[in-house]
Amino acid sequence: MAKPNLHTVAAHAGVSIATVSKVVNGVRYGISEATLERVLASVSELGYRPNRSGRGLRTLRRSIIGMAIVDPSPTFLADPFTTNLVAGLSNYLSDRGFGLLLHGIKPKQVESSFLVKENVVDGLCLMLSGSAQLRRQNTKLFSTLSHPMVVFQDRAADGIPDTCFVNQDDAGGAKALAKLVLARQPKSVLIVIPDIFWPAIELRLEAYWQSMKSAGVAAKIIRCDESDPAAIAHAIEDQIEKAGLPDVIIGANDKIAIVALHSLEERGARVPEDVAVTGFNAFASNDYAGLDLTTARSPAYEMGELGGKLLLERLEGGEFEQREYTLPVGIVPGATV
Amino acid sequence: MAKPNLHTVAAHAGVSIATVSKVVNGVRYGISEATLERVLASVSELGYRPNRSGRGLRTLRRSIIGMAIVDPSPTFLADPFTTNLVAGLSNYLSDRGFGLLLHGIKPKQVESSFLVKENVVDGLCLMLSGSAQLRRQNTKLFSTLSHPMVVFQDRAADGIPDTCFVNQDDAGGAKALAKLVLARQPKSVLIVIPDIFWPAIELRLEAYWQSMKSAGVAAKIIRCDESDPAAIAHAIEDQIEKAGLPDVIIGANDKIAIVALHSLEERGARVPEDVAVTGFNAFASNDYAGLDLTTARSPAYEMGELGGKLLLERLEGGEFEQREYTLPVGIVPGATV
DNA sequence: CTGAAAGCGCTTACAG
DNA sequence: CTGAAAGCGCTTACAG
Repeated sequence: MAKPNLHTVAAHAGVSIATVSKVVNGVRYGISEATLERVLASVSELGYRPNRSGRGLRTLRRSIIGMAIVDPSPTFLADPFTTNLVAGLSNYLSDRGFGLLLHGIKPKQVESSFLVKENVVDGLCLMLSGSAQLRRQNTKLFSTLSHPMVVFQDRAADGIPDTCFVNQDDAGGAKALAKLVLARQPKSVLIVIPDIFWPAIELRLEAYWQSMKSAGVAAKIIRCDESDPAAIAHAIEDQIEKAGLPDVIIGANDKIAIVALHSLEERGARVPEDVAVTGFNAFASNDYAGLDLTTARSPAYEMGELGGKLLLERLEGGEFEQREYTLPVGIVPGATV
Repeated sequence: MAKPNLHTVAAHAGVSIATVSKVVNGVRYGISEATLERVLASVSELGYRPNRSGRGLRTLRRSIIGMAIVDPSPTFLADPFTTNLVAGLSNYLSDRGFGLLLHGIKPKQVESSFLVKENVVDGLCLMLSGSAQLRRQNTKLFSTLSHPMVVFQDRAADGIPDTCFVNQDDAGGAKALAKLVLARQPKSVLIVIPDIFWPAIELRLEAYWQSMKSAGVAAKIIRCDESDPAAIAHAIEDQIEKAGLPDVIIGANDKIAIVALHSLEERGARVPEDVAVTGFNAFASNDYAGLDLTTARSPAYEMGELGGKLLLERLEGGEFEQREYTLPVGIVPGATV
């Protein structure tokens, strides 16, 4: 038996489809009590569920937001930052009857994505990886689609209309961690960053660098392939061989910090007595590993919620009120500083 | 300027909307070369993108698959098993022009979800948490929607039409781990499971229990709140105080195994010389923690892909070919057995 | 309080 | 090779 539609229900209840439509949409004025009840009974008896394509076509609204995650890896959801952000966004939208269309796209395949080629969503969220140039290029491409857009974790740029940027305060978090570290009056600081430059990493690095500089502390920066734990360990141990144990190791993120912690343990260096260690963007699995890392907690979930809120308000109001939002990053005190 | 539609393009190219529709949909027979080029030029010049609501209404297909994750937690995406499965599903669908509508739902709010109340998707994927009874109830509810369904990680049940179950071989994985462990000829085995009974945990437990039984090895089972690392540690240490160090600790999952590893380290017990340890459902962050846990690797990504494949084939073919699929679980040898 | 009618953007069987 | 026309399921301004 085919799915019931407005006509089926109308026939069953002995009213017009207009009346059924009103009842289904909760329009309660200008409907008699008797009609209301009869229609409601038919809806329930037939198991009628409004078809969103019909409504969408009529209203030119689909109640769907697209989330494009541009990432070379097929496991584009692996990062806890991403999953928390997506969860916040999805929950915010779901609570308001909006769906989230999730789409991981390889950087080179953006143009052939159905999100780009077809008109499927009311608004778009963007999270991009890759070089600044590639990110800018893809952001531009998406912006030609004339959908309202929210871009996460990227610097606000001109020439991208109807778009709002939502970031976490990486600089602020790094500054706060630097302050904690500097209270120990270190002589030497080792900063370990990934060899791929994310804008967030750039902001953290700059904040660390400035903080160390104004405190007159010598800071050394090294890079490593953060996707490979062995490569991180190798980079750190190399540097220690060359220059000796630093007073502080600042990891650009938790992955790096955790590897540093293990390297230090193997050397028999005490943390934080001999060497203090910090990370960035805490995630819960640290707890299971028995680590009590001093780090910064990302407001990823809240960023997702905010992105959803901004997009829905934009859809209501016709324009974004602000061009950029920056959410505070909390410090997780831990026991490694 | 409003978004171009078929009429805009048709007027611009000087043809009918039927012709534009054919060109846009790649119908190449019965179209002259000259017309084809003219239409393509207009499409590109005007930046035309077909509106899916229109097509969806006409074809009664939306090219959208819903993924409902029923979970009490707002961070319903936190588990690596879930994210890998969703990534596999999403990628499979995206590559075929289908969108994935992601929806985390609290167990009590299933009925008010728009995925239930409205007709939005062509097919449904389900991942459920909670008691067997609650899961069965929600599966039933979704099955009344008369969408083809794929249910992940739940036992196939009767009375649920047009539904296919996709599972990983938890029993097989557990059996293989048990075999590894039994090669050490242990005298006593401690099995640590979560106090909430997932069907997967149940299957693993049964396989462990049977394996130990037929080998004549004494096995003790204890439960703990696996969402709290301290609670896991407490449960394990309690048991060790009471009954002494076992020869093997089998964690029902990696979280538990990792906590066990740390407890043993604090006691100065050597792994695997004094105590062997196994987990289940490996995830990559173990590598960063410097652990080399003996565990089983879940085919979560492949399960997602398979679910997408089954659903798309079902949409083509009219029915599922098989009622249930079970994907093999790989063993990660590690260094803790 | 109720319903007839127009129309959202599209596809497709059919006539020419 | 091309296009007129019907109709997918719905909402809404309007007439009664």
